[in-house]
Amino acid sequence: MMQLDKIVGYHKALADPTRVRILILLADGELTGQALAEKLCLSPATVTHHAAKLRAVSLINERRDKNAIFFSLNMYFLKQYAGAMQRLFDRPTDELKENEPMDEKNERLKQSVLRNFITSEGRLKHIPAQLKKKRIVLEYLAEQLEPGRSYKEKEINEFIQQFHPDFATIRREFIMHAYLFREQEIYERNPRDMWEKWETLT
Amino acid sequence: MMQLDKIVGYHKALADPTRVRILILLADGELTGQALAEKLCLSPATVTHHAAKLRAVSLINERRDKNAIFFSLNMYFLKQYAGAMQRLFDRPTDELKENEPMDEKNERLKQSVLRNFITSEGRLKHIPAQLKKKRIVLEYLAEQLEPGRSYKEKEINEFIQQFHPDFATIRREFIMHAYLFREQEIYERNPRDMWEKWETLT
DNA sequence: TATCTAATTAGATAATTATCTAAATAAAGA
DNA sequence: TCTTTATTTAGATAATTATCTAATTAGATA
Repeated sequence: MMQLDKIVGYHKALADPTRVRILILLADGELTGQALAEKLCLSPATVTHHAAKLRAVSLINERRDKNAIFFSLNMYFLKQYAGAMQRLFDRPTDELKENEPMDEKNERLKQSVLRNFITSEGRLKHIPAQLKKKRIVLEYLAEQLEPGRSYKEKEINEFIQQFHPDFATIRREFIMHAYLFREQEIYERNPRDMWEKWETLT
Repeated sequence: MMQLDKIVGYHKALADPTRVRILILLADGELTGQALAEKLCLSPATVTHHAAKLRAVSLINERRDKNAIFFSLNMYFLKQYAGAMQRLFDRPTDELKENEPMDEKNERLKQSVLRNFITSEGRLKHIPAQLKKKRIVLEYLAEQLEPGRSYKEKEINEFIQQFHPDFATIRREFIMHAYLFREQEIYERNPRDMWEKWETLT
């Protein structure tokens, strides 16, 4: 029942008009609790209440300046959640349906791409131009990062250089294709699927 | 307050573990109310209650057969909602922050990209490699599809060929970047925003 | 230290809602 | 028409929760 709670928790956070309005306001830039309370015509206590719920699912960040706290939208998690939802119910009917089972087909493509682009020493020859193949390679590399761990930019560069000298390009590809997430100066591996499949939990 | 209610309503529908479990069960195929009640260890009345909420936001369909009603997942709306959420908060604050107002900057980039990649006859020279530019081009093309209309694959191919001969690649890019949505054999343009901008409603 | 401002916590209230049981419909089949 | 099966409606209850006021904590400044 693990991931179920996560899914429900996220939707609960957005299942209240006041909280959605807070996110809408924050989309234009950070605001203090005070400012939010005014704009929403609510007491500061109520804002705190909602902030706690949004924070619990990582939809907002906050920073302190003097004795005011500035809240800001965490776009990253919002997109993660929404993207995960889009994929959640993707079942058999995934890409174009072929005669052959899709999983096998993808698996064979994956193996073939990795054989072609990774040397026997485990280094990357170059990034595939074709998006599907590029994704396979990026995912393969990203899987070798520890999930949940934060990396400094320097560490990410070193990690990538194990595979290829052009760390700048590959780092950018990681970000663009959402295998890596950057917040401030810190990088983190993106969970492959924010809430995984549910075979075990219906 | 129009779209706010819609956003909140959708999230409320998914903000309950029982309802999410119903969707999960339905992802494997349609089920009767009875069958759902059994699998969830709930009374039929409770299933009816939840079905009403899911139906209200179009997340399920139903059909009658004899005196049983079969519920099924409406994947289309689920993806629509999730896709709309992903884009909802895309605002000025997009990529790196600059000194200059973002709207102007984006607008100029957009114009420049379109000038560079679209010929005077309105055809596409090639798809930009850089993600940001690619998005601009894909969005520009997608905007020329009628929102809400369903297209057969053949029609999509013909549409794309107005701009570029390699319809297969571009069609795939459309899907991958969520400008186009595919259900079975039918394609549809993704609404730019299922719930539009909120200028009027904060 | 005393004071000011902003945020949080505690506690109370009112509204919402998930669930049940029991009664009512609806459609099929005897 | 009577019975059976599936769903819905009505009504009740218990849990959750959005909001407020009042009191407290945290940090900054005089």
